[in-house]
Amino acid sequence: MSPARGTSPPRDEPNTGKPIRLKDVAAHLGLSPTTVSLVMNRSPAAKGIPPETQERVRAAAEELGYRPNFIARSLRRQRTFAVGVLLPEISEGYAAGVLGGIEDQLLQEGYFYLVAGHHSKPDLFDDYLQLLTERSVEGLILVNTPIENALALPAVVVAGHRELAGVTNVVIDHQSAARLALAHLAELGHRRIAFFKGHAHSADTEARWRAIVGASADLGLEIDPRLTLQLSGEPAGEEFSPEEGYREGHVFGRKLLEAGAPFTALFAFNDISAIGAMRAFSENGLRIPDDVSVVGFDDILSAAFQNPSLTTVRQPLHEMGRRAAAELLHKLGAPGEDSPPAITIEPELVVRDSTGPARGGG
Amino acid sequence: MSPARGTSPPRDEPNTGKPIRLKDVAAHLGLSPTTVSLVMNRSPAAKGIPPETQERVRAAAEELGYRPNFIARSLRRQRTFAVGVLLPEISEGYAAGVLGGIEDQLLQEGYFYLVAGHHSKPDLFDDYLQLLTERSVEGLILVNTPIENALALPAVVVAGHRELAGVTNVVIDHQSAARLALAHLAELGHRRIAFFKGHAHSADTEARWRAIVGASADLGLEIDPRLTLQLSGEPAGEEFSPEEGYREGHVFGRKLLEAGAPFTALFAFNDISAIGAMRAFSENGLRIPDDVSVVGFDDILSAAFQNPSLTTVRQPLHEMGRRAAAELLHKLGAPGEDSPPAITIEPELVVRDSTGPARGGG
DNA sequence: GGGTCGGGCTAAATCGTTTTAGCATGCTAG
DNA sequence: CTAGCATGCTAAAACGATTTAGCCCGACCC
Repeated sequence: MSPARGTSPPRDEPNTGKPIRLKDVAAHLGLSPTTVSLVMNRSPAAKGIPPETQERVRAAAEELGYRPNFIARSLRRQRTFAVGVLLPEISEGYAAGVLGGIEDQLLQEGYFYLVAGHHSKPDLFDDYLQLLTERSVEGLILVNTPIENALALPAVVVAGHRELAGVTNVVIDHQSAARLALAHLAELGHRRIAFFKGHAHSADTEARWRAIVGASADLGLEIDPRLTLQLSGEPAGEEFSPEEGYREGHVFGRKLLEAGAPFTALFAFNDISAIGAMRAFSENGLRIPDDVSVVGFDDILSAAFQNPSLTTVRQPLHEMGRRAAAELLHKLGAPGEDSPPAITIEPELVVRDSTGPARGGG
Repeated sequence: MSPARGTSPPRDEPNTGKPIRLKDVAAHLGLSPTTVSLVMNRSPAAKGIPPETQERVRAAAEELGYRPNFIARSLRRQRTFAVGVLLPEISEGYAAGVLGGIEDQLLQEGYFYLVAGHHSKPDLFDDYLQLLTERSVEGLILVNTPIENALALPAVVVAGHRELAGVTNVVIDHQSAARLALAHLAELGHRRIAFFKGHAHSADTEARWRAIVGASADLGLEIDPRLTLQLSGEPAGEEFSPEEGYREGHVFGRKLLEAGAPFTALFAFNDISAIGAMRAFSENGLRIPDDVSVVGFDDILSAAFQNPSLTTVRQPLHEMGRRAAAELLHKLGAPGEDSPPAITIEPELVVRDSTGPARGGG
């Protein structure tokens, strides 16, 4: 006949029909809602309430299985502890990787997030921005989402293109990426290296190419224009499907062979095009890495499963997401304080079997 | 001097400092909040309000950029138009694929969703369930999340193991999958087919194997126990990393070759193990598909990029997510009405280059 | 001319919290 | 004896909507 061990609930105490309200707990104790609220929130104003009452309140809350209603609380406090995430397509590898990091960080800090995938349709950007704002998210993370207008909320951008006042960009350190890949190849004795450049409209293309030019100079490598081909695919499946990127890598791999200029290595713009090129090389009787070494970019899952497995520059997507979320939470915690315009992330070289000593040289 | 064209907003009308409340619109019009609310919601009770007033209200709302506060509305209506999604890890391919479908469907219907990745730690299941419930989600979708206790909310499970009262399982039609793969191989003349079975603890293993046995019988194929190996990896990266699955496929591919029983085809448990096995076969001088045909399962991104590209049974993840979400919304719309215990999804055979006519026969 | 009806609206309660302002009560100090 | 002050609480006003139950007024009926 103890109060909580009634007849209906089959397992533990909670989940007994309708949820318990603050008011219920108060009534149960013969106290006012105010008191219960004060105690439950460990409000500083609760210092006037004697410890034994506090204990009584907490015990009752526990016993009744009281769970504060987040909605009511949000309304009153004007805080939702939720952020919005805008990305092209959640099931695509790049966005999913970043989102994983975002999630880890947010959940750890007691936040949740609402996601909307706009499939790269610019008119949906604003619609979803509206919807998220209506739902009172406190901030935004944009992944691979080029936005025009200034944003009404604190925001962090991952793989963003433009520079927007007040928003922080999380970007990969292209300098470092180029240096890692080229130093690795140079060390293996490669001097004649072919390159795939990214699509002209992609922001990464520009920065990465500058970094490659810089790193080449530092390492005493010359870049042969006949060996640099510009892809038309996007780095992260923004406009083109992976299949198309692969096909393009395949075609461009063949083009390289036909270009007439000898080369012993290829630094592709991404893994997909690298894999396509590897296929073209194999089909033409070249062996990897004996005849040609290939370096990719991204480290997608497939990279490890190729034959030979692909050496590549890994974008630490998870960490990028994590950092983006951390920075956003920081902004939320310290409004007004101006935040860094960019956070650069160090890439990592993953050496596998597609790179080896340059043919005939060292 | 028109009212909405003030000085500060640089672009359009909205976004002018503090958001507009219902009350503001009412005051602006000299009407009561009730009237405005009735009109804005096209409530049946608004029939008593003359069209011209309605028009006036809507015009004012538009002009002032009024956006109803979702939180307040949720509190009052006891509806959040949000569902919770529980999954092991959002960045993993299977879950991300399903989530893509879930999202499409939910956004289309005006819902949002909150995701939590529990990394397969059972103690987190309940924590996150609590958190989601506290946030007043209206229903749940569990992806690859084995749950013990009954759930307090309407739920749909994708790739779920147990049968739970009242929850709908979205499952792949294993019968159909086995028939597609085996009929394809049989048609190519294969009679001696090797199999990878899944991990013993996985629910899919059991059902799929039964389906394979059935389909084999129907097609007059005999199953040689020496050619069926049981993997220890999970189907969807639940406990083991893809790298381990790949490695295991590699090892088991070798084992098959050593088993001494001849075979001309392999039907693997998933793409990862199929890819590992393909590698083992190549390393042993076997050519695919000339000497051995290989069929995978799932159609992960890598499948298309293999050399040769992998024939596989595609799990339509996106559609599974979509159906799961649709079913959940249906449950929400028609409470009480009992719902199907299972929704079976038809798989699709994707024929690529890893399967061809059986060696020496047809 | 009083009652009824319907058209066009509104007052007020409500959802479940948080938070500000203050009310009793009893003790102490002057 | 009373002002002052802790101590331990509470009443009531938010937060921004939705919704129930009417109110007021003019027209119509008999």
